[in-house]
Amino acid sequence: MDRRQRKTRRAIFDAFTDLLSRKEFGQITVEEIIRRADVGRATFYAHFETKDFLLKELCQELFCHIIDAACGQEEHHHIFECDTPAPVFLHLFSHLQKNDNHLLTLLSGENNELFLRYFKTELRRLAERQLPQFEAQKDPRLPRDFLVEHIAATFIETVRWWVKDGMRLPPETIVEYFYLAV
Amino acid sequence: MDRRQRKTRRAIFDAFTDLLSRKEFGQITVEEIIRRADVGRATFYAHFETKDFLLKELCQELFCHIIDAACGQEEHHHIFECDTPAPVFLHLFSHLQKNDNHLLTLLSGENNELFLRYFKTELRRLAERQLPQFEAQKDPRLPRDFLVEHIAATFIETVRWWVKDGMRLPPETIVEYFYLAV
DNA sequence: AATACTATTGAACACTTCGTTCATTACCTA
DNA sequence: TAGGTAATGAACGAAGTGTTCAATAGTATT
Repeated sequence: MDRRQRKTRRAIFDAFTDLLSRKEFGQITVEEIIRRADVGRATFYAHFETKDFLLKELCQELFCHIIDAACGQEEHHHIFECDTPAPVFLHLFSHLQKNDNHLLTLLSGENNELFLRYFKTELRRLAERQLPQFEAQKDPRLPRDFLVEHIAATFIETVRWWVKDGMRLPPETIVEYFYLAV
Repeated sequence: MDRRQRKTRRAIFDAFTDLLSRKEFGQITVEEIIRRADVGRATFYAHFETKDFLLKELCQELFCHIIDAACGQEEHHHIFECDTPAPVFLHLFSHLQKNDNHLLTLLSGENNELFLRYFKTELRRLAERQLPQFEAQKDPRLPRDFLVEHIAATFIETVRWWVKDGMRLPPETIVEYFYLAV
């Protein structure tokens, strides 16, 4: 990829992230984004079809990255993997709190609903992989896909609650709540 | 309230509901609403400040009504009330399925996320009232407000899953899943 | 260093939607 | 029936959208 492309892409992402931490998505205009990114109007549309696509690509980059990171670290502990999926989810909470990629900033802003929705899509894949560990604790009458949905949703809701509370509790406590609830 | 006011309000609500069952909220314009409602532009703005307020008022009307209905029926069974909150939640699922106020139509459309978000606000109040029954089954380490949030969220997620599946399963099965999950 | 290629620019474009105004008309209720 | 209130519709400025295009500047290749 051309260095110019990389630079403008970065500039747009940064400007957008910055705006998202302060304004509602619906209130942000392309005008503002390109002004802050210092990029021509035509350039913006050469990179992203619409504002919605920009959001989508940003989220993909953010959440794919954070989940891969959590899964990667898991491998160091893979002896325990069969006992409990704790490491993965604990690492997820930890990464969220560490404010990688301004995730904490974004999740604390007015648009957290928006991000959490995208986050859930990625989490569903993760829950599916970790399903065996949960199935043992839950009633077998529950359909498989219901359970996957429930795990992903409970994680999201836990994050939402954590964020609303100011993310004061340590990841270790939160992951415990998550396990007690799910 | 003047009959004329009631009539235009109704006409706008109906037109809006109709559109919501077919298009995404963001794609619906005031233009379309007033055309379908057969109401003057100025009239619309005399009733609702913006499109968002219209949505808000519609949701309030819908969900307050359905929850009150479920709670009302509960009183017939209030001998069992101390054992389990099942009647309330079962009635909620039943009302949803009965398509009162086109709720089913709306929940099956592209905007279900939108409605479920509003629905959750009302559910939180309900969960708070029903909390004692849940607290017995759950670990006491979980904070009270975390549990309330978890109950409301699990209900919403259950509905979401139900709807995505085409609402084929009977309310009795769904309420069972809800209890097993929560 | 000369070349061909490709990205960026910025202004201008037509188009859509928004929310407001206001004089006129129609309707309601007491 | 009289006085008050709601609805009307056309017109308005403001703001945003997504596109076009010729000119410019940066990159990669040889």
